[in-house]
Amino acid sequence: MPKQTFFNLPESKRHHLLEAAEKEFARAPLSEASIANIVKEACIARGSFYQYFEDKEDAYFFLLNQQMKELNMRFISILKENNGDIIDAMIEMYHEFLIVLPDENEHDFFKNALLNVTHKMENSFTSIFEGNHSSEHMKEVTKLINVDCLNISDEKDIIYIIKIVAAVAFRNFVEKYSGALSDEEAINIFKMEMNLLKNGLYKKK
Amino acid sequence: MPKQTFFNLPESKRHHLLEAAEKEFARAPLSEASIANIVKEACIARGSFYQYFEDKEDAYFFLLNQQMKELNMRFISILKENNGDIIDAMIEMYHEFLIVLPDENEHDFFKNALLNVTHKMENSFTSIFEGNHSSEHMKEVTKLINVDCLNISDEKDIIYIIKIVAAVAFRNFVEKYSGALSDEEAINIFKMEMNLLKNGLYKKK
DNA sequence: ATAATAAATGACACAGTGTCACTTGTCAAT
DNA sequence: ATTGACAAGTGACACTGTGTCATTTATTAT
Repeated sequence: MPKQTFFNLPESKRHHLLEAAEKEFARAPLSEASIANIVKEACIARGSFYQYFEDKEDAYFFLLNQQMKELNMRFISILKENNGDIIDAMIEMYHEFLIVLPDENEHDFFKNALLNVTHKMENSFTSIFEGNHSSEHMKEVTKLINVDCLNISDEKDIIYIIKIVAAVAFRNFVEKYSGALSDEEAINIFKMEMNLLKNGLYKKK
Repeated sequence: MPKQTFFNLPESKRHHLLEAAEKEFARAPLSEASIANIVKEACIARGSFYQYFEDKEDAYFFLLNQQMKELNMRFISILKENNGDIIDAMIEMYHEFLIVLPDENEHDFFKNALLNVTHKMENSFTSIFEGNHSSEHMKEVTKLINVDCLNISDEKDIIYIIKIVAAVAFRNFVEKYSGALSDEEAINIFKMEMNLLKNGLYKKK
């Protein structure tokens, strides 16, 4: 987590600094991003950066988690619109992410994140479901999911469904960003895979 | 790819060098591994390393792909034993990977790989299915898979099934290595998720 | 024996990180 | 208004690690 000093910063300066960081992380993947570029862009001294953050990763994951928090909120409202159908909601989310994502910087930022995935990042991504990781919030989300049509006997098994859907959605994002897939192709493939998940990979006897 | 010089090396020296590299990559994740440690362990000059490899990544992915080639062969034979049932085969593979993986260094090497995943690595992992990436070899693998029980109309859609199974299996590996799951728990969870994939996440109407 | 080609070497220039002693700013108490 | 105490800001610096290159050493062909 960023240090207290960072949170004491006046709103405008903090915002400016985060923008500079996002720009750098959009330019290059985490390992190639440099603190020098961030402080230059933000017009602060190198030492100041270390007043605010532990290191590069600290700034990076703060930024990533912040973005994810927004996506998480969006996912919740999409889930409501789809009456708790987790797969239909995921399809819509996927669509929205590809088509209506506005900011160029933000786009590149996610692209770099997806193409250079560490475990921490994957955790951050799947937190679309988990909110701020508090199990309290998690419960709230799972409550939204319509469990009647799910193929589980115990309600707590819903976690496995979520994980499966997240894993497959995640991989689709990565493929879309790394390959030469058009948006339309990507979405069609995604829908197909989601349907396979719904109905099962194996034929019903 | 490693340079020609590397392949010209006498077998023993090449082997020694690769062992030194594996040891270093088992000690630390890719970004923290250092060439200095590799050349020290292998007793060669720093410059020599650059005669053999482009850079650190070059050595790393050569090693990773080599390991994956072995796993791929193993998966094919497991698939045969399971009469082309891709999910049962995957369960057995998962089990074997967790339980019968022998070498300590190899174990740590995979652990680091899984916890610090780049897109290239994920590609390398899912190549369990794809062999040496030639579509020729890929066809051979898909031919092994028993397609009769699969929930697809066109045989070429088998690729989506494979990707889904791989994505979910992959995530299970990562979780096992990053979390505090026992082998038994991990395998039980994995089986449960694989069954959900077989039968579908949604109830049959 | 000699030339020519390939391999090996380690000193070095360069780039980036994290630290620290020091300077500057802020604000409450007098 | 002045002082003192604490928070924030600074950039030079030591350190670590990378990739290069001129030079040396080994190997092979003639």
